[in-house]
Amino acid sequence: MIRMLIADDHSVVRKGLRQILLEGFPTAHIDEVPDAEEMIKKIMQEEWNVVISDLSMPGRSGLEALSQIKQINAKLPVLILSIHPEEQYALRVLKAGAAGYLSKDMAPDELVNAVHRVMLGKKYITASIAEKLAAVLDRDNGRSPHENLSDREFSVLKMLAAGKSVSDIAESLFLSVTTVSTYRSRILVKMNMKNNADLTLYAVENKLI
Amino acid sequence: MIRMLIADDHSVVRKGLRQILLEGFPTAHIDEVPDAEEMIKKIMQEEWNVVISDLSMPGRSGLEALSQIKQINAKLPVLILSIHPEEQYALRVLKAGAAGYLSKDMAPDELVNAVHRVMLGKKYITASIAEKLAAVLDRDNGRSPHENLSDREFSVLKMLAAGKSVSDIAESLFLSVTTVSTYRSRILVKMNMKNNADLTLYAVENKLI
DNA sequence: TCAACGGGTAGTAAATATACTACATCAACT
DNA sequence: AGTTGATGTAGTATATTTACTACCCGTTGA
Repeated sequence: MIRMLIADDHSVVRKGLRQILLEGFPTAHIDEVPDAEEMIKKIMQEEWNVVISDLSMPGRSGLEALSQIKQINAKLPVLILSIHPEEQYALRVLKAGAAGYLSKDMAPDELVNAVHRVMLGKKYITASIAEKLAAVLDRDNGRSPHENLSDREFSVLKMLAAGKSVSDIAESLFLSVTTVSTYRSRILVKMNMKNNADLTLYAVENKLI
Repeated sequence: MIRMLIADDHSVVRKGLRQILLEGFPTAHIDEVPDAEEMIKKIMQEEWNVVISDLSMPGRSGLEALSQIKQINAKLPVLILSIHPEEQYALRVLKAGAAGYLSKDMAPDELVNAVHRVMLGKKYITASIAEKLAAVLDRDNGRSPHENLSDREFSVLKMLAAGKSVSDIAESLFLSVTTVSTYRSRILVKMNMKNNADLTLYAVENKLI
């Protein structure tokens, strides 16, 4: 019996996914969880054939959860869904060990297809994403996301993304404005972004704020 | 026969909503559309008892679509769903004539409940939202969202939200930097926001970028 | 042990953004 | 016709941010 685990914080989405999956796999056993904690718990307790997980869930980001999953069971295929069609995230997600990356705005068939493929141990990436990935990889050779920011940098990132100014942050951290500005530059470099709006977008996607 | 129209750009969400609604209203006729254009078209062509619509859809914002619906059929109850629990939007949405505002992160029963109420011509707002609304109304007496920005202001809003700097914008619109800065100030006042991050967040929610 | 590196901290100078203020149009009232 | 209010535009002076550069310290690896 095929066992599938769905993780998404929106019950509507979970229902929708279940429905689509049941149409493609009528005999599958499907279980749902609303957040990353529960997902990790289920994965530790039971055996699964595939996990379909949202990228942005409350608390831990989907990305962090993903690497935890890989520690628990490196062979378990995890399909990541995201509301963002952005390929930038696809890259990070795949690097973190996902078996595939899909926009939530996909056709139902595509999901079923993707699940089939990843259960065979293959990767699933849409052609358009693959193309963009190649381009991104070219000039952005293995950049890493917020995980390898330093603590200081990470807290500045969150404040910046929340709309605080460099001076506000300096004040609340008891640092010089220029220091905070330096952190900001390093963040921008490390995350390969251009401005605060990018950071905000990233933070929203990863539920950092 | 009860006729319900679902509008959401994600097929997964549509599936989920349909599923939930069918459990609550087994005999209902349910139709789905993926964007605001289609929604308006359907509403003009056929009779509906209730519309369940996403707030953020490609193209026109859900808010704009809502006021159009109200022009076509002022009595048709429209339930607005949003990924944001933010009450700020609830206010705008309700002012624009929605019959109710729900986070997508609700319990299925709550949706069924809400649909029941709005079909009776009543409004549906959760207690927590109602409470926040009162507080917001108090200090933010009927602020209006991006609809009443001028054309210039609106285009500047979009560019700011996309992360362009004031000077970039000035250059691409052939205006003085200070002029663009003035627009920015007016936008901030009109939308009752504090900084560019707020604008970015708003633009993401309304799929302006 | 020494060099290199990552990370925390800041200063200076230059670039940018912002707050105010101003003024001209135009549409809408009265 | 005159007043008001919204909009488009911009200047001046001030405040903030940024780009560079630099330095210290602790860890790591040769």
